[in-house]
Amino acid sequence: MDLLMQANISVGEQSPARTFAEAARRAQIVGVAIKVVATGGYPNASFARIAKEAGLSSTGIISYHFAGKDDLMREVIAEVMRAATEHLQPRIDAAVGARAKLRAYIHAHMSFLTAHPHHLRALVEVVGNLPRDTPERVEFIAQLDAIVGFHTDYIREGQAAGEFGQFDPRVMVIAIQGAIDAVVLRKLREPGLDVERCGHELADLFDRATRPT
Amino acid sequence: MDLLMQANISVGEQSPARTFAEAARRAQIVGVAIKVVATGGYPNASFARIAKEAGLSSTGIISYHFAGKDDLMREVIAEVMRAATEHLQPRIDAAVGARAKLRAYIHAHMSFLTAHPHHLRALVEVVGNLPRDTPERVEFIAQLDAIVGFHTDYIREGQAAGEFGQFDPRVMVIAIQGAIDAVVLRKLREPGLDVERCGHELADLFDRATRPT
Amino acid sequence: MDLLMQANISVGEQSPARTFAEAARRAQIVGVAIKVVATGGYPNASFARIAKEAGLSSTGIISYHFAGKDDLMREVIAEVMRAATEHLQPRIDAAVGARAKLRAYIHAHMSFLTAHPHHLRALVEVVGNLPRDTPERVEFIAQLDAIVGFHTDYIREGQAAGEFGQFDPRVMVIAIQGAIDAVVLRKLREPGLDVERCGHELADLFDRATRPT
Amino acid sequence: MDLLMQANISVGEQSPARTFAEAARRAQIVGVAIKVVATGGYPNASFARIAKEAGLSSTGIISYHFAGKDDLMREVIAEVMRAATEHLQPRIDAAVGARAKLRAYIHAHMSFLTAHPHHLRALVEVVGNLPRDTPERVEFIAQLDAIVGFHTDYIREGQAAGEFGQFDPRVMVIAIQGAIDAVVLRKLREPGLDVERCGHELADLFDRATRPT
DNA sequence: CATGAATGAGGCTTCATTCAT
DNA sequence: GATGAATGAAGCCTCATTCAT
Repeated sequence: MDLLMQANISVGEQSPARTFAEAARRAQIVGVAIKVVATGGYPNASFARIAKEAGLSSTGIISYHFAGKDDLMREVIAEVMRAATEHLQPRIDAAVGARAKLRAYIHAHMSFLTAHPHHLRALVEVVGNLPRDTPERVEFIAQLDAIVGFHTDYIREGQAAGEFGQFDPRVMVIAIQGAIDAVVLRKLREPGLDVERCGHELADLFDRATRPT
Repeated sequence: MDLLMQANISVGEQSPARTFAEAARRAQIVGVAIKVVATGGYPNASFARIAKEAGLSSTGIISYHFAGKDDLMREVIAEVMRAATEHLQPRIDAAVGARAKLRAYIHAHMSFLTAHPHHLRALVEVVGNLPRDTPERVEFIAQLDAIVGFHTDYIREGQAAGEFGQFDPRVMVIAIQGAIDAVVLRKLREPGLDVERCGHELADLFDRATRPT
Repeated sequence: MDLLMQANISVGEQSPARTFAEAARRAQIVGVAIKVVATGGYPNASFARIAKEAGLSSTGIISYHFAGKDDLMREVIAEVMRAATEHLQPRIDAAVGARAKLRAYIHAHMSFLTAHPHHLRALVEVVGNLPRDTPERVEFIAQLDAIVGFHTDYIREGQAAGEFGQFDPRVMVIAIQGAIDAVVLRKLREPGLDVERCGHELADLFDRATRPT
Repeated sequence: MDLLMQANISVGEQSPARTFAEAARRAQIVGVAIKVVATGGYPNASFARIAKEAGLSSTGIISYHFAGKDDLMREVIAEVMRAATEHLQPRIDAAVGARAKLRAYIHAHMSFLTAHPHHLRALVEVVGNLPRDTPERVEFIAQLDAIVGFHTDYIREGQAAGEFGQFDPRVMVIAIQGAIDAVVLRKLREPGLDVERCGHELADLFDRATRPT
């Protein structure tokens, strides 16, 4: 079971073959971009700011490595997705049973938030500010929906198996993801927030909410 | 009981005395700004776009009526807050008991979303993109936290009265608000979403999650 | 008979209503652009250069008055066309008979070159560097061809009337226009060139070349 | 008799000794540059575009082989001149008498246009966009004028011999070259143009125009 | 020889804001 | 009070060029 990969997430085409040095530069720029977007917001994430934060002498070098701002932001999304999958996958796989997997899903998000404090926030920023009416946006939204759909199916199976009660799986997924995102946002402006405790509380919360009657 | 007003929400200074015509112009511009921000995203909400959408011939008039973009966005927040309070307050007041009030809170948000499709989305956009490290932002964040605090207290009272089970009220509030915001965002890109049904589902969801053991 | 207007030359849509001041600014900028393009070549005709030459403080003002570089260059073409028509038309109309009109056509171009030294050169530059594969270019080329076609018909009539000998009117028109353009280019880098004498020579030249056998 | 070489055409310094491989590279790049300039116009003929068209992986290699863009464009001119001389010379030499040579000159240009569709267009583009006020430009213009002067002398001899009528040889040369260039430009945007027929028409045209009275 | 990463200047455009009218 | 022309900064991007590898 692969929450993200099975939902067929792949942002953009496969990266063409690159030298090691170029890949490193790209990764560096993407990393800085994630940080800048997460902490400064999408509108303030200009090439100039990213270059300064990365210690680059000009914005030209970013344009040299990326086809444009869209391309860079696509890579930001891809990197977050990649890191999220890498982090979430084994933790969810290790859990046995639908209920345990649901708890693991929430806990994994919380530990991911601790491990990569900027990633999820950057994702929300970038996705929320994708230029409208572009094929990229449409495609990406479809992919996000695919995740929701995958998650929905997985809950529905749990319902069929009697592990979960009766409720609309789709709204449940939206609520779970919304609650997680809310913790992400709050953590940003309240660094002292104990995300692990939040994870336990959320896990308990949705455990009760999904319990069979 | 006033969810927002008692949290001492007041954005910016008190409005100075204005003529009726000026107040009308400001209200018109604020209204258009809400729509533009909600549909086009914060980064695209330039004065030029707002002026065009409002049928104004130049951006100068916006600068004339507002001290700056910050001022306009502060007014956007204030207007959304005002409208939200006006909508939510009577509905919550009409409910009897903590559990009923929680359900009413969720349902009221959903009906508010239907009544003012752009307001909540605009709020999320503006708040998420407020310029960092400004006194306005700090103040506003404090006010939002006051809402959470108010809501937390109110749930805590419900717990003391035995209406709710044992859980961290703060995380519960975050989760509720996050779930509501998630529906707001989803409604934006999926206009056919039945928010009323979502409201019922969410109300049931959090009803189960808060039930005494 | 109207060499240009009857060929249905109209570049872009009708200009929308403008204030007097704006029209003056636009005319000023177009005039400077013509001069800069003519003397510096199209690639060097940047907004910065035009602004400096016009005594404007920034390039922003050009973008304020014109939708973009394409728009400005369209106006350059339109202005040259307008001035050329205004200059050529009465001189050609005043001539009686096909042979006299042909001479008048050539002479009128030469005196236009003296009256507006930059116009024709700017036209050649702009037309030669129009971005490829755009509807504007296609449309404009079609219009230029319409002029050639109009001119061709007019020579053909002269042939039918026995005023001209037998030759391909189309190639003749191309040759006449090419010879005129060559004088235009040469005048640019050889300011002392006596264009009036060139006009007489060209008129005699094509008079002999078109004479009935 | 050498129309071009006797006019002392030599663009830039003598080429320093080069290896065979380097000469081949330079020739390849110059060839691609001619094509790019001819089809895309001078302003679009960036190193990046030339490199892409040539299948080179970076623009660095162009800078490596040429001192700069000016140098490359000088080589473009030189190559066109070389090819033109090679094509025109034997054809003009083969003609006997001033009138025949004039016809041959025109015909040779037309067949050159067919043999090397991009060369003449590239020449017009590059020459028209040479950076102003540089010694190279001054020198090159002087060389072009030398061609005109050479041609003028040659016509004057024909006039003295009674083969041509009385007219200003200089304007005649300008007109002939202008007519030829006009066909070059027209061929570019009207690929179906029959240049051979144009050649015959032009030859007849200028034959009549230069006939003794 | 060739590569390709890096640079800094300059391109067009949009932005929020000011100010004379 | 309203207008719209003007400003200067900043946005992204492409350019020719350099240089370490």
